[in-house]
Amino acid sequence: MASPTSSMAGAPSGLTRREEAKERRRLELIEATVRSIAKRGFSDTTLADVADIAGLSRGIVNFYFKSKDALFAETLRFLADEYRQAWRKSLAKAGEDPARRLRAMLMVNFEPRIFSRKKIAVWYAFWGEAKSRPAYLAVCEEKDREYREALDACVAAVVDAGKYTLDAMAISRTFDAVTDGFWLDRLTDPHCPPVEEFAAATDLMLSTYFPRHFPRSGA
Amino acid sequence: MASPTSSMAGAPSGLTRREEAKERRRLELIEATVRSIAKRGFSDTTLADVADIAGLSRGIVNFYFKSKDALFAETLRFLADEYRQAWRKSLAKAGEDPARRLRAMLMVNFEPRIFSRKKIAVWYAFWGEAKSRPAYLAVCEEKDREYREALDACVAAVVDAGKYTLDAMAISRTFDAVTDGFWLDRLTDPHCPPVEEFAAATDLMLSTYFPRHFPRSGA
Amino acid sequence: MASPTSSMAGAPSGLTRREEAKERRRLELIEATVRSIAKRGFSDTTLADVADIAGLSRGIVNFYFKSKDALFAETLRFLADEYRQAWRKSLAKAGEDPARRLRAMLMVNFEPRIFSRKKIAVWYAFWGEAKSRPAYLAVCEEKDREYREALDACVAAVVDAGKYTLDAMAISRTFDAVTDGFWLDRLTDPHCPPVEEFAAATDLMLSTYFPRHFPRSGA
Amino acid sequence: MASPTSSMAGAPSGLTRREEAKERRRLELIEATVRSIAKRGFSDTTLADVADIAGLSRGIVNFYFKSKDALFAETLRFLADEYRQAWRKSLAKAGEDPARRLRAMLMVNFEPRIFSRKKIAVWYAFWGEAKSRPAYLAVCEEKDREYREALDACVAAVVDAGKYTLDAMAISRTFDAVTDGFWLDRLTDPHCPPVEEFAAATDLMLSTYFPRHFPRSGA
DNA sequence: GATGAATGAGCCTTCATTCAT
DNA sequence: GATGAATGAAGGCTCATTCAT
Repeated sequence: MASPTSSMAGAPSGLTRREEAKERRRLELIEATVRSIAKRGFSDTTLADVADIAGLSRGIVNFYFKSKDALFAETLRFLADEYRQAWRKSLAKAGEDPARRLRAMLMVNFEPRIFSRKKIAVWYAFWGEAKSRPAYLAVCEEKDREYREALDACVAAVVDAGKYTLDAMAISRTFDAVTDGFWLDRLTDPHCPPVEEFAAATDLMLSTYFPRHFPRSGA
Repeated sequence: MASPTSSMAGAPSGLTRREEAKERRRLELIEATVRSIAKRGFSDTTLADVADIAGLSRGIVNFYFKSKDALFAETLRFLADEYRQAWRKSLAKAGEDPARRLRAMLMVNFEPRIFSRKKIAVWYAFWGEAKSRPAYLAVCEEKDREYREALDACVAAVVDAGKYTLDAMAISRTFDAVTDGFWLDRLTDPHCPPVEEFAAATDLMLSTYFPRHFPRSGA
Repeated sequence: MASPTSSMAGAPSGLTRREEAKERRRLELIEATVRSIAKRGFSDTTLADVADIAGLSRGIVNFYFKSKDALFAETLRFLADEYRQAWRKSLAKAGEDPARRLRAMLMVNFEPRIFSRKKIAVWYAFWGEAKSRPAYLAVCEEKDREYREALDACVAAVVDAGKYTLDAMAISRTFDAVTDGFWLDRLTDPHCPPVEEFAAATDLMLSTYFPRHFPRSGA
Repeated sequence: MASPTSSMAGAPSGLTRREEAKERRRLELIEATVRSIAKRGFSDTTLADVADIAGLSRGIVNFYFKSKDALFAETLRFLADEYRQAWRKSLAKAGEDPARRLRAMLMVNFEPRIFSRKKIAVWYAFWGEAKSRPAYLAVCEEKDREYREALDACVAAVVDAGKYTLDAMAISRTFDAVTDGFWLDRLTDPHCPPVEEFAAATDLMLSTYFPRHFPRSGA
């Protein structure tokens, strides 16, 4: 899970320590929620499960969250934030080279913290419910939109730089779809190969679409 | 929904008419289940909803299905059957040409009966729950496996025929992932483009991986 | 409790019998609610209590009433209806004589079905909660208003007939208050005298205010 | 609310200041309880509400009172004490004249501190619950009994003094009932007239029962 | 075959009470 | 003294399932 943003190192003790403890508890409960959804599924996750996994008492969730639905919404938002931070960081590390930036945007989806069966299970659980719950849908859409916009820009940059005569938008949509599909493999395929194969398939795809920017590793 | 495949055309009369009526009712209830899951989501679908949508009485589902879970499992199987029939038929129509067969396997995912928001919602609802329900998982896996095996064969045939020096398995995996990802777009993207764009992106992908077998339409 | 208004004597059997049974159950539950409130008070009455008293299962109330609050509201309305019917009937029986009509309006409050400790307890329970529950308040107000209007008319008729130089409205308000106060005695006074004394005090009050119309019994 | 009767004016300092502070807090909480019951009703009043209204922390009530029930019981006792003090003081001011004393006993019920909608709401809230809670019932009964005994004496004194041939007890009961009924009007009647009309109706009642001791104001 | 009344298990939520700080 | 985090019991409500009609 993301580091709990250690709030204000040198803050005055009294209140802050309590607030820190409270924030830590909230994260514990969100973490327990992720675990429970991954284990029992969305509709079989009860607040009692969450409390048990967190090792706390039954009434605890309604003390920290307004309702079960609020807990779920915040759990989803936590995952969305984590995802956004991951690709932003990855992008920053890639520097200015268009090809490296594009690859960074795709490969982030295979980082251990992201490409975890547990978390993917939660994502799919929410996608399954999102259609009927506007609050979830909004978070999912926002996460997708932001990522897609950044991905669009990266693809366009490579297309421009390489003077490829290709529809950048169509390619961006395709790349985005591939990563979502790989997540689904990871979730449902019992013979799912190790992460390296997904990365290799992604590299193959890049070198197929943009051979001058991504020379074939084997060649 | 798929036509109710009037079970057993030339069966002995007496009982059969009853059995046919029974089968029709079952399909009505499965249809209602699809509608309800698409509308309210998996965890908010009650048997009362299903009965209401089907215009039948409350206790009816437990009369035709052993339990709620059995109804859901059969609904899932219905969708899986429909999907399998669709790609088999599409493959049959494509004849013997490897390129046409491969394209047929991909394009079936955009047929109206398959690429329907309602049904995709149900697929994702089940994927979201599958991890914790072996019965669902088994059906999903079987559907995926059969399709993947057929797709693998098609990709391999094209690779062979074209003497491409490419990893056929990786490509098949990638193609499969793309279609799943496009389904997710269809489900969650509010600005989702018309189906033609997905087909076009697929054609672009084919012509990029296998330029000699799928010449660029614009060229 | 009021007779269950045997719905439509010669109605076609089928549905009506079910509806009758349903109506009977509703009345049983309202009756049980009255008993429970009288026994344990308003805030200690649970749906489990009501179900137990009715000798039915725990989930029954939410099958017949939308919510606990709805059950309480309908219980209150039942009492209000019963009260209205009682004084209207009493008034009808009194004929045209103003004095008899006025006495009828007051004495109805001491009829066994009305002056029952159980029911008075329920009235006071609702009055105690009414201020914060508009739905209850509305019913209480309506019941009071209707009765008061009828009582006002009766007092005014006697004042007119007797050419008393008295403020009819003030007297009506006073008479109404006395009966409410007697109800409270009945509820809270452990040494509460038998109902005849309340009736006697009421007769004394009538003969004091309107000596020519209500000659002293003892004189 | 009644002034907090600064307990023990000339008590030894040390501990006493603490005790005074403690007593003040208790009164603040009782005051907050009255407000909350008047606002939300008996069954919707939580200790959190009381603490919020008092502007104190959540756990405070169980610090000053043994339990929620104890807080309620002491609140009720506070009101009962206030009421007793009011009529005793009123009686003392009335001197020796029987008629003045009787009128004082009745009119005290319309003093602003007593005839307050907020406090009447609380009285009725407790009456509504009293039947099932012996602790409340005891306080209510005691308050009623004391008042009634004093009222009985006053009525008897006037009857004696005036040689009226009337049943003093019946009249006393009637008078007591009227004031309770007027309280209920005050609580529930949305078109409730100003307090003067209640006082006027009471005066009319007195002059009707005891014309020689309470000559008609208009005459 | 079909209905819908009835059941009861299970869940979310509230809240009085306790207790470490 | 005072706070508010934490607990756990209990109640309202939903809903899958059963069964008499």
